[in-house]
Amino acid sequence: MFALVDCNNFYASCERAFNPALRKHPVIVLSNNDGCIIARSEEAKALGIQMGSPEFKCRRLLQKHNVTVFSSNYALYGDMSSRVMTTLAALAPDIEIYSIDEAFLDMSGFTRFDLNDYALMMRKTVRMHTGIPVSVGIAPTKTLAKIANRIAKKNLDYHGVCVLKTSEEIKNALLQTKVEDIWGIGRQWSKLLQAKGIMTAADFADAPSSWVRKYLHIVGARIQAELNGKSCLQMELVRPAKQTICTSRSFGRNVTTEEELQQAVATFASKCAVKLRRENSLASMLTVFIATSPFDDSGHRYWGTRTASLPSATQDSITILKAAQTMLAGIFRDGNTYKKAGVIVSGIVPKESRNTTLSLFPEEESVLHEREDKLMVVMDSINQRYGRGAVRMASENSECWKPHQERLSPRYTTKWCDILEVRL
DNA sequence: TCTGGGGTCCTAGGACCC
DNA sequence: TCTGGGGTCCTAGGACCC
Repeated sequence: MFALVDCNNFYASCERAFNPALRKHPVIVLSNNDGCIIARSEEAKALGIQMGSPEFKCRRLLQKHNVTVFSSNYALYGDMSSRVMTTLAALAPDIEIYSIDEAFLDMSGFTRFDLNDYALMMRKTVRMHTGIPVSVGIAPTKTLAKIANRIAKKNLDYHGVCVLKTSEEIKNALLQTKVEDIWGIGRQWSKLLQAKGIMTAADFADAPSSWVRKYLHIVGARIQAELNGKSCLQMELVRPAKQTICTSRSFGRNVTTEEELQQAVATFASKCAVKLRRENSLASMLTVFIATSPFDDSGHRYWGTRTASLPSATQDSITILKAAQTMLAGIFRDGNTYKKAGVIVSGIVPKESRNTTLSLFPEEESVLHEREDKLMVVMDSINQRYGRGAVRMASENSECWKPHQERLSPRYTTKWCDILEVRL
């Protein structure tokens, strides 16, 4: 048996945990740049505010109903997430952290427990330790656990917990789940399935498997098997190293000069290098892109991108930054109004592989690598001790392009000065 | 005026190898 | 006039997730 524990309206719940006056009150959280709505409390959902819609299009509705609006505060959400996960980890032998607000727990050893009671206890414990409400779904496969979780969340009389164990319970759950609400079935596949008359998860589970295999490929076939109780997706206890790492942002205002873009790209490149080092990985390829607004209908849209191999796999900020700057020069076009840029590192290998990769100039390279490594270790440890950005590359600068964040809440759990501010 | 950011997996097709 | 069989690697594109 698998349990899926999912935080309810996670970002909105984090904001509320430190602001009890907002209980029962509509709350939403915006994406970076205060652009789109990415989290809504139940009250906000009830007002008909749609997930993903641009804030400026709902502004009147938000004002009319006195909705409390927050910029996204990832320092807070990340820290609250790790508190939730730490609590959950103590409640089951194995945990797989699936996303910032979800985790699968291995419940296979719980045969002598009443799973419903246990799930209620988990829910209460997380609430007590963190202030975050969660829902728990338990079933014989991960896909069914997702369905159980959804049912627990939607039906108030379940008290946030749903266990699917018997074949009747499972059948019932599949009948009340629409095909587009199955985990792994997105927009395109829903359309295809509905056109075939497959409307519910029960229909999908019963569909001819050869047809599913042909049109939804191996991924769809796996989902179907999982719905029929055959577990195909196992617990992933160690997170595999990332295969690509991307840092990109939309700009808070229009950016037109190459110099401003250089500062943005430098910032993104060194952020990618930091992420690489955190993963203990090296990247061998680098992509830089710059773009004008995708909503610009004046005919001046531009999407410039370039990918290149690095001379050798690296995690060195300086090497990556220099390469990114050179590539930017190749795609910059004067006269455009840029709204977004980003850096992607790929061709990622574990750092240990450096010792086994043959080099044309092994002595020179190893001296160089040693020097780079030392410098980066020093840089990272200073930043860890004195705060992000205590030392950085001189070309990094976020003044001109930094995103809007006008309604940021305090970093209640991670920043002394913000905590003091709350007290005062 | 204002529209997010970061990932994964799979398939098909082309280029190339012997 | 006839034209095999078995591979690998890489990339682009399409689907999906949070």
